[in-house]
Parts: sequence; structure tokens; C-alpha cells
Amino acid sequence: MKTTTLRALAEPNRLQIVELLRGGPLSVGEIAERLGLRQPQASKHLRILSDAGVVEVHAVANRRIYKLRHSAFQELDAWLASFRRVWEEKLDSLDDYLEELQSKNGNREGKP
Amino acid sequence: MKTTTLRALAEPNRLQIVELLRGGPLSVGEIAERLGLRQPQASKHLRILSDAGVVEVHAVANRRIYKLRHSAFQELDAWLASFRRVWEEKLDSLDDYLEELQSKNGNREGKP
DNA sequence: AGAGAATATACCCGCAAAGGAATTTTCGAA
DNA sequence: TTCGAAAATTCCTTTGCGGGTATATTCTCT
Repeated sequence: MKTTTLRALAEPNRLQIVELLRGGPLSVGEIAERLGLRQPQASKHLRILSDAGVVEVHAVANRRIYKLRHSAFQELDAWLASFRRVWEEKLDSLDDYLEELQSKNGNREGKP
Repeated sequence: MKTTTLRALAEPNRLQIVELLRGGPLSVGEIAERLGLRQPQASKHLRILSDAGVVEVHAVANRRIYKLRHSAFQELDAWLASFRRVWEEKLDSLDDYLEELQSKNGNREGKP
């Protein structure tokens, strides 16, 4: 998992942009207006999202239309999926950890 | 979606901690050692992960055992799931956006 | 009670990242 | 080719965050 994607999503305004784009592609101006951002900040955030591969741009005349990139979310999803194993196989059992600890220490622990 | 969870995961060391804990619960010392972190940094990162609800602690004698929290990942998963609709319903079509634009402008655009 | 572990906190420093304002670039239309 | 929109980039300032080191806290065992 790349932390760039997560970093990009971890900023409130950027997360809002992503949520907004769920409804479909939008231009920079529309995004800025709907979120109460100033145009430069909107552009900057979009740049970061773009660099992280979360969104992609299409130039249409004067406008730049931004939309979500499927693959970014697929990757996130794949990563999350790899955690299901943890719960399914109960890899997070505290008791197991303690037993493991026991066997490691063995007799040791009270200086021989 | 809360940005606190994402922020917590967006830092390389913390993400590594999470990856590490996939294998099961670990104490602070073990985490620090395996990742080449100094104990205070490990503790700080764990604090942040804990505050974000990504991990949980259990005190065992002198040690603090950290493990992943199922629900944090469930929430992430649920949020991601809400994006599937975007692709399934092709809400990201650029053409649709342009048509929408057309109808909005209608006749207007070249000052009447 | 005292010593020594494992861990958490506090304090300081440097830097990266976010906001604001101004400026530049790009494109379409007249 | 000039004008005016839409958007990107630049520069500046501030602040939050991560690393480093030292110190406090907590627990165990003797």
C-alpha cells in the first residue's frame, strides 16, 4: 500500500472533493464554489489528488474537468481485503500471544 | 468517513506498524525493535493509532500489548463500498457531464 | 522499600504542508 | 491580436507533525 494515496485522502478538503466527485465529474470552478474554497487552493488540492492517482483531468476548452480514478480505489480495496484474513483466522487473539510468550521464555526469566 | 483514521494510516511508520500487527498482537518493545524505531517514537505513533481507533491496548504486567481493531477496517471498507456505485452506474462519464453542461447553458453563452 | 524493566510524556527543533494574495498561463471569442 | 474567462503556479507566512533526548510513570520481583 502506498502512503501517498492515504496522505492525499487524509486532508479534510481533499476528502470532501473526493466525496463530491462521487456524483460525477466537475470543473475546478464548480468544486471550489460548492466547497467554499478559493480557486487556488482547489487547484492545489486537486494537484495533489492527481499526483496521487486519485483523480484524473480532462481539458475541455477553458475548463479542466476532474473525475475519480477507479484504480486508486481498487487498490485501496485490495489492501483492505488482505486484512480480512486477520479476523477470519483470528490472528488477533490476545491469549495466543500470551501463550507464545510463555513458550519463548520457557524456564528462563528468573535468572538460572 | 473520518479523516482521523486516514491521517493515522497516512504516515509510513504507522502504516508499517499496522502491517506488522496483521500478524498478531505485539508489545511496544517488539514493534519498535522490528521496525527499527526508538521506543518513544513507537509509543507516540501507537498513541495516534489508538486515538484514531485503529488499534487497541491491553496491559499485561509491565507490557502494553497492541492489536488491530476490527471496526476501524470495517468502516473503511464500508466507505469504499459506497464508491462501487460510482463505477457501476457509470457516474463518472465525461460525456454525460458535457451534455449536462450543454443543457444548462441552453441558448445562453453568447450574450443575448 | 528499592532496583530495574517497559512504557508513556515533556520539551525542543526543523521541516513539510496548508492558507492567502498576487501573478502567470491557457484558451475561446470577438 | 486583443480581451476576458478559467485554472495553474509562485511567493510568503504560519502551524502542525515527526524525530531526538531526557524524564516521569508503572509494574514486577526480591
